Amino acid sequence: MSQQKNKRFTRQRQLVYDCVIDRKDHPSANDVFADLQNTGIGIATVYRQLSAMVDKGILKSFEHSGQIRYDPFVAPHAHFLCLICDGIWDVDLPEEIYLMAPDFLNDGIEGLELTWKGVCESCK
Amino acid sequence: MSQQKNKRFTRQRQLVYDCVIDRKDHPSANDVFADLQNTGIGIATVYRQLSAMVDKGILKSFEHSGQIRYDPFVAPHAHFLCLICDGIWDVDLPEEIYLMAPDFLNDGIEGLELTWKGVCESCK
DNA sequence: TTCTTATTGATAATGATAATCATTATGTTT
DNA sequence: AAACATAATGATTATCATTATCAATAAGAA
Repeated sequence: MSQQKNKRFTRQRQLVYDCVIDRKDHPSANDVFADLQNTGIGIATVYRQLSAMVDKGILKSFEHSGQIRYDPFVAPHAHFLCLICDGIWDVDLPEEIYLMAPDFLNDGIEGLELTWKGVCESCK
Repeated sequence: MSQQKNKRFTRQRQLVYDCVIDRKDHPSANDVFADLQNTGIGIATVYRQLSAMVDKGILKSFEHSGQIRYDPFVAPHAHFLCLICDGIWDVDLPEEIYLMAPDFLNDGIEGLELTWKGVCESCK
């Protein structure tokens, strides 16, 4: 490795982390950047810190509508996507689901991604 | 609507459709375009036809690694993603999974997306 | 306080996809 | 079969999210 990373604690890292923790809606990099406008943080730093936190396992990420969303809830869980408002919420991932893994994958499963789709309460 | 769409059958639509059907690896628009180089089709037409087919329900699509992949298998099913080679395969979606939908979503589920992650046979 | 260098911020580059628009060609009507 | 109306194409540009570059800054050690 030519250069070590994440060795120094910076104001910007704190800002990005606090923002993702405070929000409950799985923000994108741009969402975080928008929230931190008044701090003078650069958009590149937001991207850098977010992907560094994913690398470290502090955040999880997933893709939706052409952008990466970040989730501070790193324990295994599922998502619910509202097809009307495009909102995404955390929902439980039943333990039994692992029993449903296809037989030929028995010793090859390292994780899964489950997203329920429908219309949320407030959109109904 | 200012203009109707998909009213005329064209050589290009046939080419794009055949390509996606023939491949078993959930190609991206660029994958399809690469396969059809010798036909003189334009990249814009590939994108247009693929998204038109998704609108019509002829294809399904999902995102992976920053690009949209297209799947001619439109019946409900799950995917398996190999974390090493990045390959994606179709796998069964057990009927019982619908029983696992969170209670508060009981009457709001219109679909789901399930992707198992692990290491495929040939990468092990 | 000085020093080393990881991190930042501004910006350019990249890559995927969507939009534009003049030209082409499909399907219909004569 | 020829003419016609217009949907579809292909070349290109635009857009949007993300990554790379690099000089300037600042964190943490000496």
